[in-house]
Amino acid sequence: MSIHSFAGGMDIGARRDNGKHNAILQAAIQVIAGSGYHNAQISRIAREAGVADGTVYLYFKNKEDLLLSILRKAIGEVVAQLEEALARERDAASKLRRVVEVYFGDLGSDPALAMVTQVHLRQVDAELRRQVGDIMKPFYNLLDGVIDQGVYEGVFNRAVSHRVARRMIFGTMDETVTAWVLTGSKYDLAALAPDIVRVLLYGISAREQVEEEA
Amino acid sequence: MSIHSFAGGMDIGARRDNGKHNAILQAAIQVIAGSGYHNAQISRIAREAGVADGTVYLYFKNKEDLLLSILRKAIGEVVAQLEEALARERDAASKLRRVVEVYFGDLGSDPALAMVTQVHLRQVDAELRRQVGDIMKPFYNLLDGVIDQGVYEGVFNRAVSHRVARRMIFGTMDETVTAWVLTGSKYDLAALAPDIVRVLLYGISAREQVEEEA
Amino acid sequence: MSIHSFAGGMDIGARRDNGKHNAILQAAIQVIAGSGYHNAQISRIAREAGVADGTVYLYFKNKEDLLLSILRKAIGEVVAQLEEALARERDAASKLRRVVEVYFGDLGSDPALAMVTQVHLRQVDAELRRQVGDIMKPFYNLLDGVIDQGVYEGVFNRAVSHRVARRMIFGTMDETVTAWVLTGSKYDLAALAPDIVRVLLYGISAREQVEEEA
Amino acid sequence: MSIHSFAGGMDIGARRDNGKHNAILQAAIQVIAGSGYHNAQISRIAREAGVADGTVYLYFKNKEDLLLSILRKAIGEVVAQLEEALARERDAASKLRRVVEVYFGDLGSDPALAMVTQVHLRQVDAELRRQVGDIMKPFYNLLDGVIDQGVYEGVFNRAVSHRVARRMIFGTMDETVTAWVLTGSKYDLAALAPDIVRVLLYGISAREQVEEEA
DNA sequence: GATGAATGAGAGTTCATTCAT
DNA sequence: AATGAATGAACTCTCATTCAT
Repeated sequence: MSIHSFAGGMDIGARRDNGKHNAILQAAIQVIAGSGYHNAQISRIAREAGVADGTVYLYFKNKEDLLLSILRKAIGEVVAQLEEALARERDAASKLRRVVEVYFGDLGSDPALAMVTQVHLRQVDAELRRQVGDIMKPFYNLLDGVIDQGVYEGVFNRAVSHRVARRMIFGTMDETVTAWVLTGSKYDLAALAPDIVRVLLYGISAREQVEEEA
Repeated sequence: MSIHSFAGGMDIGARRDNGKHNAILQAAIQVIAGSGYHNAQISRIAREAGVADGTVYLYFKNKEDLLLSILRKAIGEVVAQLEEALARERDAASKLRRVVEVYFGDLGSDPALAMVTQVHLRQVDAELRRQVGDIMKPFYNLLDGVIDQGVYEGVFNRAVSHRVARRMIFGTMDETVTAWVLTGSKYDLAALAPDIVRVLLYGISAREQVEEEA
Repeated sequence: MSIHSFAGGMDIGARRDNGKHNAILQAAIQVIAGSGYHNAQISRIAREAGVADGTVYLYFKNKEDLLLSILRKAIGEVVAQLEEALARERDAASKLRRVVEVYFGDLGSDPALAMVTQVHLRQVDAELRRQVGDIMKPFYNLLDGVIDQGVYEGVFNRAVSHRVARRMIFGTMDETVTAWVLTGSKYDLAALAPDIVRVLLYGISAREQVEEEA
Repeated sequence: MSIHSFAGGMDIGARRDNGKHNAILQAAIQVIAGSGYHNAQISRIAREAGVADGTVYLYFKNKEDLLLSILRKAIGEVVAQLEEALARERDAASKLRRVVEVYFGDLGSDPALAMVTQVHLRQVDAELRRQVGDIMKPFYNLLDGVIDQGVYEGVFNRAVSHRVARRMIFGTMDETVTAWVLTGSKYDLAALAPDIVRVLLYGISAREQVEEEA
């Protein structure tokens, strides 16, 4: 997931910036990825970004805001890419495939970011978790749209509730990315996409798969 | 999930116990469930358990060990119950069904424990996470055994790799339990088991369509 | 003002103590007297008292509570001594004389304490000032009692309002002690008492004084 | 107390000014009066004055100098007015009356300024306090002059030392103004002047009684 | 075994001041 | 003269852990 100048964090008005906002964000991703949210001192993030401690607070309200900005940026970009990619696909199955591909592609290209979103972002308390939920909502909505379409088209089983479908899809992707990042992100995450999509669509049972292949 | 005297935690030699080990473990589950790992002070756990602060350290090496003991106990009991339950089932599909039922049944009957394992246990650092992996291993092995058998029996698709299958199964269960606990554990978790099993086996695609393709 | 074990500060229950409460209080008076409230670090107070930083928080809720405890103790002792001393005097003029004598005597025997109450205690913000007012109330009430009696006896001029009388008495004593402490507490404060009392009673005018002396 | 362009603060050589010096001084009085010296950030004072943070340092050496400039200005104007007013009075008693009237009149017409000089100015450390003393000296000298004259004229009691007289006068005025400002400056401060003057001259004793003793 | 008073390291955040523009 | 982005020193309070009793 490439990092362009992104308007996350607090509103900075007409600040000189000089790329400091992004530098701090990148430094935070690296430091948090390496040692976790609770062990990532602001002073280390500042040093890594090449700015003074106080400068961090010119661009982010506090440490929590810095963490949320990372997620906002990451999810924002995934959602933006997905919206573009899904617009080019017709049927729901293809769209589901694209969801997995984009999600794996983005996180798979930035292991440090994946480490933060998959692992360290969970290390937060109730209040923060609520805000994380808000940020994730557009992504969930997008997923729900695909499921809706699939059921409407008749390619997704209407007997499977939204709730269950969404949890299987998100749970499987999440677990796959987390396992990948925790084992050192050594293999190509995106390459797993086809297998994951197939299992989401047909499950692990041999029956239909076999018949399909027949 | 009933709590027997469980030999988790550090090795305390010939200890009298008096149920204090369990009292502390239970108190820790309640306190951590209520306010998170990082806000659960040892002094509050001790007070809740009716012992002095120092006494906690007679039964657990440190706070980290206390947290791991909770997971060890929970997973240990799930695995024990599963081993017993699976022994009574013949085919792999039935065994998979039992896995989901037992997992949901256990965590579903102890929301505080579920809160700790699903949410707060994630709030730990790298070193701790490695140990969490070790504790989960027996559970993963058990899951792998079921998958093996299913493939051998021909009911599970041999084209689906172990890795992918295990991640779908665990990821879906995990996401389902987490969503349940984070929304206040208001509905019956165990009641979701049949739907979850069906989606694990057949995915979200419409069977009819697949059969049409046959 | 001698310092006995005084139950100021937070309620400590059945603590071992070992004089730590008083040691910290004394250290705080010395350190604050020397460098002011805002420059008195807890760590320096702790070092001076021979305890660890954290120990301060076993005996006082926070730095503010520590400051208020000093005032509570000082005013508490002044009031206690005054109640005893005034009980032995009959007429209002004698009582007024005792007030000045005790006030000057107490603060005059502990310059560091005087420095804290007269100078540094003023370095606080609105919320704290309100609490300071509450603590001073018993002293003000005592003063009012003397004025009441004087007016009733006919020795104090009923044309002088309570408000004005109290402010003259307290303002004059306060300014005298402050000037004494700020000039290095070199002379005997208590020795000024007779002159101060005379001026409080008869003012600076020569007229009555002259007639009285006539 | 009307505010003329006053040459307080650091020496800025040939400065253009544009009224910024005064604007900053006024802003500082307002901000400090509202939230105290330690809570009055330079950035807030600058914003209130409509200048940039850095501009403050073109007119004042530092925050301390800004605070002292406020006092210098206030006392300077009081002294100037007093010199003028006292020149028109003949006897010492009338002069004392004018001192109280002018002091109460000036501070009574500018509660924010009174708040700063009476309350927040006390929140400073030793070094600063010494300078405050220097600034107050002309005012004290003026007071001493009046006392001298009164003693010489025979209307002030020569048995009352300068030190005691000055402290009573200043302490009483100070306490009166402070109480007025801390209770919200709701009543007319200047109206208290006659009562205060009477008490300064004749004390709180009942004149009749004194005369009886005569 | 049990206690709980004492310890002390550790970090987020503010804000007066500077200086390049 | 004026700006305001950047600096970085400074400090209170918490809490896991220890150990004398």
